[in-house]
This record gives sequence, structure tokens and C-alpha cells, in this order.
Amino acid sequence: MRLVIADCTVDYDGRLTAHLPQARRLIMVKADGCVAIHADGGAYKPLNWMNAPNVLTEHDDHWTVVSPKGEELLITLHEVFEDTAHELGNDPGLQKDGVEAHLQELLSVDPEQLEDGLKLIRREFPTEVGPVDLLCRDAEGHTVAIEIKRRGEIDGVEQLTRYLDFLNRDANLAPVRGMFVAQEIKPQAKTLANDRAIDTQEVDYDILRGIERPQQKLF
Amino acid sequence: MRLVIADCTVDYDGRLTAHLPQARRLIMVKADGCVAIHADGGAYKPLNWMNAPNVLTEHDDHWTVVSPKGEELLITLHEVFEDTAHELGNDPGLQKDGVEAHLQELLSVDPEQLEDGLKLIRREFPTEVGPVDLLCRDAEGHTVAIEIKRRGEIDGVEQLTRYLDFLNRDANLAPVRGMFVAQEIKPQAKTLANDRAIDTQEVDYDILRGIERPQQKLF
DNA sequence: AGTTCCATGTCGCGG
DNA sequence: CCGCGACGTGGAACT
Repeated sequence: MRLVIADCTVDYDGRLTAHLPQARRLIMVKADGCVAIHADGGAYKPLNWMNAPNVLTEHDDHWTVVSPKGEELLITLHEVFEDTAHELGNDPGLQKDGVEAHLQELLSVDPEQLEDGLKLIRREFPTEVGPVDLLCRDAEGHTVAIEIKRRGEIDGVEQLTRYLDFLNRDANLAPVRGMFVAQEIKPQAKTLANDRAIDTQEVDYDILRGIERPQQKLF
Repeated sequence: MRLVIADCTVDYDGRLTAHLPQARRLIMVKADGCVAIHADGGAYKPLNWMNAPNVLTEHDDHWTVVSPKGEELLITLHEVFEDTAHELGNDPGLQKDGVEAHLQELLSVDPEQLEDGLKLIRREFPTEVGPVDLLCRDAEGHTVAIEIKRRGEIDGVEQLTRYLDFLNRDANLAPVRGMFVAQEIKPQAKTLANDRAIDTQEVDYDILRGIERPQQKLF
């Protein structure tokens, strides 16, 4: 990884056209060839960047970075204050916990957490417009399509609505009702779901995780 | 901006729980207090980060970064290879061109680029489910709701469909037809729009921009 | 390669 | 401060 601190001007021409006036910034060049221009604020997002793969060419007072997709970055260097490089090696990578896949897994193990008598038919049940997170049968034998999100927003309700449209065309499954499940459901999403007779339910990840391993709670 | 190259182990506990095994990485601390842990690849996104505001506390062999929202980052330093700091000052910021807002502006000036006889009623016409980009009246006096995207995908068609639902409940406006406009419309979006009797139209940003300043083209 | 959907999305704007 | 939509979204999983 190469780190350059410099007064620079930057021009980007690709998916849009953008320009950075002269200022002191960090230019980061990673081993995979990607380039990022950072200011001293604005979270982790750079002001400007080029994703790998790229061809970086250094001239006297400017660099050009060109991607095979026709994007181009021109970095004009007015004064360089530091220019260092370090071998970091391959990173073992991030281990995550607590995302949607895990929520889905927890609920597929025990759908009754959502409603008494609910039994899993299939996880990731395929339809022509994509897979339904959980397809279940309720206590009365009716089919229930369940969409799971970490955060329930209007898009998720639309997605479930499309699934329901298609599922209800299948005489073996119809009538199919919908259930929208998330750790947190936004008011607008709740309203839209209601309007379409889709049940909504908020779930607590920590409680579900606890339920998954009840033996750990005995002591 | 402070740049540290070090062998480190990182634990994050916040919106999710995550862990980074020991490896050599860049730790970037910006003036606003945000922290990012970068590997030597993976585009501009860091492996792990904390957005400002934060409290960073340095101990002998580890740092803790705590945000007021209850997120926490623990960086254990095994060996430090470089630790530098630079004053960058405030950045004048990025100047952009070519995004949706600009497309909307160009088309609002001259809706006839989309269809002969089309007249603007209002830009960002409000409905209960959000603002319609352009509301127009066509040559026959009928209302047309126009949704503009840079890239036309299925979500945009859904969005326009919701607007049409609500607009058509207004007796002063109904019947309202829809037009979906983008620089590029994906096949699936086109199919869905067709199925719902929504016109689709692809526009060329450069041509529109040229049309906006016809006087410049006279010479 | 093309498409879909998730994300610790981030960012900016309007209420 | 929250809600909502755009983003040069990026990235992964799947067809």
C-alpha cells in the first residue's frame, strides 16, 4: 500500500464528471491497483476513487489512472509532502455475525416464534421473480410467505407483494398470505403492508439467538 | 490525519459483531474522529470502521474507539511500523455533474423532448407516498406522471406505480398515465413497465445538455 | 457475464 | 433529529 500526502487537484471523468480544487489530501494506492483520494473528514468514503483494475501512469507533476471501462482519473500534484509504501500481505478477512442471513436461519429453525402452529415448507422457496425467504403452512393449513429483513422498509413490502402475486397463481399453494418480518419496521412500510393485508412483525435478534441455544440458559 | 501501519487485531461490537484476526493493516484516523482499518485491497471500503463522532482512547497495546450510539471498536496493536500525522485542513469539496437532479432539471425546462405537446404542471409534485419527479399535461389535456432515473430499474417502475395509484384517486387529475425516463432502462424494468401500460423512454444526457443551450450551437 | 439483493451501506435533503 | 431517496453506490451470491 502506497500513501502519498500532497497538495493536489483531481479530475474524474467516467460515470459522471467531477472536479476537486487544489488542497492537501491523502492519496491511497492499494496493492490491487485501486486508488482513493481522502480528505481529513467525511467518514471512510473518499472524495474520489477508482476501483481496480486500473492502469496508473506517473508523470512529472501528474498521475493518470485509467480503467478498462473507460473511466479516467487525473491527479495533478502540486507539492508532495510524504510518499511511503508498505507491504501488508493478504488479509485473513472479516468475520461477521448478526446479519439477515443469520436472522433467516434462526427463524427457519423455529417459525413458531412468529406465530403458533407455523411450520416451515421451504427456505428460499423459488418463484419466477426471486426466492421467498420462508414459505410456511399455518395452523389452518394455509400457505404463508415470509419476507425477512434486518430493517423493514417500503422496498421489502414491494418485494413480498411481487412474490405473493406469483405464488397466488399457483393453485397448489393459493391462497397465500404474506408476513413481513424485521428487527425494525418503518412506519411507511407498516402502512403499505397493512394496506395490502400483509402482516408485519418485529423480532428481537438477541432473543431469537437466545432461543436457539436454550441449553446455554439453564445455568 | 493520522496514519498507522501496524500488525493488529480488531473487534467491533455495534450494529453487528465482527472480528479481524491479526494481520498488517493501515489504521486511518481523520480529523473529525472517524477511524478506518484498511487492508491492501477491497476497493475503498475499509474492513472495519467507526464514523464520527467518537472517543478514541490509547492504551499501551490497544486502542478503544467508542461512539455515543453505543458502538465500540477495540484495536489491539501487536507491532507498529509507522505512525505519522499530517494537517490537511478543510477540503473545498467535490464538484459533481451528471446526476439525476440535473437530468430532471433539463427535462423540466423542456418536456417536449419527451413527447410533442407535453407541458410541465409541476416539478416534484407531492403525493402521500412521495413526490413525483415531473407532473405534466399532454397534447390531449391528459395528466402524465414522469419518473426520472439515471439508471432505470425495477424499483423505479414500482415507485412510479405507487404514485399513479394515488394520483388516479384524485378526480381533478385522473386519468393519469405514467412515463418512465432514464439514461438506460434495464430489460426487466421495461417489461414490467410495459405490463403496467407505462411508457418507457431512454434519453441521452449529452444531447439534452446540448439542447439546453441552443444558442451555443449556432456558431 | 448478467442480474438480484444486502449493507455496520453512506450521503444529502426536507420536514 | 428522523424519514426517505439517490448513489460513480460496492459486493456477494446465484443463473
